[in-house]
Amino acid sequence: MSIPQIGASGAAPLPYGLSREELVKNRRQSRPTLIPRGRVLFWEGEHQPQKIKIVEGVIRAVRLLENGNRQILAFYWPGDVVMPTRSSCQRITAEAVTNCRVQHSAVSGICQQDEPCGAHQILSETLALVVTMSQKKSVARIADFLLRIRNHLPEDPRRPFALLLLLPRADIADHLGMSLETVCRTLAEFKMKGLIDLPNRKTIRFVDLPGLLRIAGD
Amino acid sequence: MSIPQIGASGAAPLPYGLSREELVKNRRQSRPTLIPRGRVLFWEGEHQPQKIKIVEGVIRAVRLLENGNRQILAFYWPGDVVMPTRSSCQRITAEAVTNCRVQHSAVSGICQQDEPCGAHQILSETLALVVTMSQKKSVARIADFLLRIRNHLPEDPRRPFALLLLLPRADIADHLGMSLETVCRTLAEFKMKGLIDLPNRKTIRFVDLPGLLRIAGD
DNA sequence: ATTGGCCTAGACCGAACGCACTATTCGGAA
DNA sequence: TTCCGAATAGTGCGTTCGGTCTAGGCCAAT
Repeated sequence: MSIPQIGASGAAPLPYGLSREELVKNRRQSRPTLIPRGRVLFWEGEHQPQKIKIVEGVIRAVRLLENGNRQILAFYWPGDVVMPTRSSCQRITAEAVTNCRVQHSAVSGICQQDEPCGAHQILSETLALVVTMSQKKSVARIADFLLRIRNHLPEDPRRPFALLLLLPRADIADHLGMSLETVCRTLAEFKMKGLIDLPNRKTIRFVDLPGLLRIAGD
Repeated sequence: MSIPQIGASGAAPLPYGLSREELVKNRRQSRPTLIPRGRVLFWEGEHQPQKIKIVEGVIRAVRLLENGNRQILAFYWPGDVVMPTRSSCQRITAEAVTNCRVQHSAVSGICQQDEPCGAHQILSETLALVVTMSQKKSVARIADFLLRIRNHLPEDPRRPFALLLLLPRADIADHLGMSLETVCRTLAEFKMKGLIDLPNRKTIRFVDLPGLLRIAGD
């Protein structure tokens, strides 16, 4: 779900011509900010002039719907950088899935040659999502998703070889376009088949990667 | 499915510094080109430096998959302008659904402030698609789709109040993420309920717009 | 200990798929 | 034009997937 290839490097080079005030402000902003779980970083349609680097935690890019439902378009993980977009093109809301530490920093401009804007970032995710949703059954979707988030999950300090599954089931469901129950059922099925282990709700251990890969293939 | 608000105006202002040869070439390119049904305008990953204005016919933006399946992300209609993108970000293939007349013309640059690039264009479509696919049942999806394409369909010269449905059933299915059979069945159901009339395969008459709207609502 | 959020499980049921087959239309050749 | 084969469209039927509903369990925070 992440876009490691886009702007995943460190802070932006400072644009020339900033006043001292701006430089100070910039420096201050480059210190990590704490975001509590559930807090909105920016709203759909709102201008978000800076890029946001995630140091710790998970952010979700979400589309809120009239009927109260939502579609989660992407998750952003530590190391990912959420790029800004023109407000007229800001089509997503960003919320903290967990408590987060993030770094805001300035960009030299919206959508430069070397720094594609948030639209490219979210497009990449969304295209993959459309294809997955229209082509794969829910079992394959979940297997695929688990494999994709695997590299981003932190280790469980208390259980060797186990990872902390930071996302609640509802978020997985709202991302993959299925019901919470289907997510549960499928995870239980995977556990039964020995593909994964779920010592508890928040912990996952990947047991049979090739098996998952095969299921994810279709 | 179209993006009338983006760059739907005429030809681009000519960039300065073109040689006479280039000017001539440019002028020639601004004459309509004929594209036969099924022909590819540009491939995924291929750099497409010019914008393409559709004069007549329908273009589909498609993502080809390994297994031979495809996902149609958007249709472009007369008056729409397909904007270029950096080749690294060119994530779609464009094909002619019907015979087409198009006009190529230069743009001053990729993704300017006043001319968002193709990424924004396709993102807008794709976001709507994801939401539709994950939230609505197939009946609602088709009703919604019919209403959306209605304004773009040309009139049937032989039947009053009837429009030419230029898209084959398979294209509708591959766009909305359902099987060809479901499209057929649903259209038949709409006809039976008096929502639309289908004098023949290629012709549609919208009979009960409020009814369709209600179904599309969900 | 109690509450509330989140997760699990099973029963039930309708929507959509896939297959098999038929019908219609299109487009090129005679 | 007329014919024919291929492509496209339509339909009936059984099956399976996944949503909804319900009831209950686990666990952390109060």
